Amino acid sequence: MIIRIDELSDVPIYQQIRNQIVMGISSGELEAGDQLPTVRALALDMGINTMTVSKAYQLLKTEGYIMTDRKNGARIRTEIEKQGRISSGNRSELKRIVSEARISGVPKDEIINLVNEYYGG
Amino acid sequence: MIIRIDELSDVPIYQQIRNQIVMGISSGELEAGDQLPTVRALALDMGINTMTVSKAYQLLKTEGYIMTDRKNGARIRTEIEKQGRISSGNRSELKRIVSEARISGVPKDEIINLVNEYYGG
DNA sequence: TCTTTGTATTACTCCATCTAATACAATAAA
DNA sequence: TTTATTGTATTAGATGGAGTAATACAAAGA
Repeated sequence: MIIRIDELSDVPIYQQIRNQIVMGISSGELEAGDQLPTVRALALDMGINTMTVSKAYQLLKTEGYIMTDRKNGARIRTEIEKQGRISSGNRSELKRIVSEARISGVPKDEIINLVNEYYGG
Repeated sequence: MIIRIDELSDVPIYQQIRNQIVMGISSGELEAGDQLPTVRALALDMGINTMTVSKAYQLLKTEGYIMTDRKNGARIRTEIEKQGRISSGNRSELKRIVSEARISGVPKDEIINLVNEYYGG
């Protein structure tokens, strides 16, 4: 899986890595049991520090998306906990995004089409 | 209009103010020409610094949502520019939110219902 | 003249992010 | 056993954004 970092973004690097892996899981590009690159390999590949990648992996581990095992590296978890609900933070963000889109004249259907595209199925 | 700040949020205060005003415009709670509280009044009311509120107003002004006039204060703009498209940053955020919801087992319809609710109409 | 408006300026503290250099424990491979 | 590779902990430093604080300014209404 290819991970791209936007240097201009104000989103922290470790967060960008985390987000792309989460989106990879959602899209099916990453499946349960899949091996992730080592922290050193990914850091070298992206020209960033080892600890930055480690921080992304720690976050993913805390959230239950991956499991790390010394010497086995990091892999996508087989049983990812399903809360079944959208976090309050994501609700706020969604409301903000929809509001901005509405004000700038984006039709509702266009937003819903995006949701369908990103959700898949 | 009541503005509430979440102390625990990692979203900057000036950004939270900006977001709530934007959402107020979208929902219709704030209409074109409406007067916003003065920077000093809002700062005093929320127990924060004057410059923090000013920073929020500057951001809203730059984005074209409000207009500020010395001695007249800040008001919602009458003609807000309609780009007609969703910014790339908001697209990325939307994709992340939808992905996280999907993984945690939230049905697609539930997301779409939220979009309908936030968009209105 | 006095007051109120947004805003500019300067200085300071605080904290998150990122980098850097090491080191450690665990484990597969040689 | 030895070696190499894994994630991770530690410590230190640099950088920048966020927020506060005190002050001052220009504009305009009362």
